[in-house]
Amino acid sequence: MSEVRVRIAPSPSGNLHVGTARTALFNYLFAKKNNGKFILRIEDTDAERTSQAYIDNIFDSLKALGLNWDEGPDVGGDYGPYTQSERFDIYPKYAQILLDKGFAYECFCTPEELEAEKEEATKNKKAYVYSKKCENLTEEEKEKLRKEGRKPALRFNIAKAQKAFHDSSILKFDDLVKGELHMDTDLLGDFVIMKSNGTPTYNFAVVIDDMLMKISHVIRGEDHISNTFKQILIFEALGAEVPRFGHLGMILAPDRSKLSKRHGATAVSEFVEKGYLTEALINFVALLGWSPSDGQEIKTVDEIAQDFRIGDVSSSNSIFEYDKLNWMNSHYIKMLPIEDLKERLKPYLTKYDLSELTDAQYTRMVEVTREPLTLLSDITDAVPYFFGGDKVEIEQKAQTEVLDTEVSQDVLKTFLKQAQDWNFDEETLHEKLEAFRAEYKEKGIKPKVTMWAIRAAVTGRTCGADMTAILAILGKEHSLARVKAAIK
RNA sequence: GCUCCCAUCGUCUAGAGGCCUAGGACAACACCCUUUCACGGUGUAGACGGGGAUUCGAAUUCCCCUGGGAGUACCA
Repeated sequence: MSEVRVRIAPSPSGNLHVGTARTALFNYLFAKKNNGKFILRIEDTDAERTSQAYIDNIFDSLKALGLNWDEGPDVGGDYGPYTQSERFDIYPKYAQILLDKGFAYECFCTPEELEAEKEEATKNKKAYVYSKKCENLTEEEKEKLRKEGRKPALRFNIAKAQKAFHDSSILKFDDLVKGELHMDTDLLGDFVIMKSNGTPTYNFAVVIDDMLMKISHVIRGEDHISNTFKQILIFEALGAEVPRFGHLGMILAPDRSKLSKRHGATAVSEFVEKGYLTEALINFVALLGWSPSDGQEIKTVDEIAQDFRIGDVSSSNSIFEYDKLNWMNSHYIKMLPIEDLKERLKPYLTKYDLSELTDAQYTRMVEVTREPLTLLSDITDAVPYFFGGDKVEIEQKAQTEVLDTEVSQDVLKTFLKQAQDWNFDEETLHEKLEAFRAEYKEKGIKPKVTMWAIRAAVTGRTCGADMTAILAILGKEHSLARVKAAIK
């Protein structure tokens, strides 16, 4: 086999979708595993829907996921340009070749005529196939139409290509993930390869680019299967080597419909904004259709690449469920090096004045609050009581259920008295608090009730991080001021 | 409508004729740990869509049905 060259070819008509990210991942993994090249190509032939912001988003998202490309619009390569709109001058050349070889013909049909054909087909419950009305127009007829001001589109002659390279109308190919796939090309219909405005259609541009960029394997979603048959025929008509194809099942929403806005986030960047780690996202998405041979699901992209075989990928659709992604995200949050986590959490702490804490205090705060986080953004509501000095906002529940009780008041008074003499380092606090709880336990007060009183007074809440650590981070002065304020 | 693809616990999956009284992960539930919430630990429950066929033997092969998904553009 010659060099493995795969590509991801997103259309910048939206932010990078998780589905596209997964396709990109599988291409990347395949390239890695086979010492090949991973190429990024931007398919922006539809100027209407394209925007620079989307292009930037695609670049940024792919990079954030760690899916770095070897050739692409920004890094260049030997087969550029890698943006289709910059390649418009090369498509007509190949269209002309097909025209000369008789594999394409000019079509002067108007949208209205085409529409009528379609309606007729629907009425007769037949599959719509272009009538080939324009296949055999004479030069005079074409000239006449041209004089009327009609601009022709170019259609690919399916039957002619099929007959030239295959025995029957059935076209087959061996799919990398699904095995043999087949299609009766008589049902395909002569499709447009060059629009009347002179720009190529998707199916044509893709083939020309894949051919010129020497793409060896095309790995994409199964929504492209019917395109593949058309594309194979174009490759053959051009006398080009046909790449191998592999079609992945789709990612579906929990209701089994296409994953869309109404299901929540769809773009990688939206997941990131919500507080998902790209490491977790990419790991999760890898498990949609692929599973590790050693059963170890938490893996980096490079580790997955070692174990990856395209033939092992599941050919069925899979549903994008948040449960596992959330679990994985919290797992990654727990595993992240503390310095790294401290940085990544900062965007979600902007409502607080971080300068109130020393770096050591901030570190400790993150250490003791990271456990229950599912999303990075969960940190926002997990830490308000570390800020504000002597003052803390008391939640309703903490007031009525804890602070208003007699036991709590008693605990707080005793605590205030005793703690005056304590050193507020964690080690001391740990010992003293243990003794303190024991003291109350003797009186029949459960340890957790004792701690609840202190927690409610100091944090204004009924639950939160380890109490010893909180007191140490806050320091004696702030802690006791809060306790004092809670005593009636 | 037509064409194509797919089908194991709720979800992601392991399983390539006997190793399967179907394994794992997430979620659920129970218990344990515990200064709260969590984390963690230990368990429980939970699936081969249906019907035929082949075979000594089928989750695994074949056919039909059903269900789901996709395509059907001068969009990509």
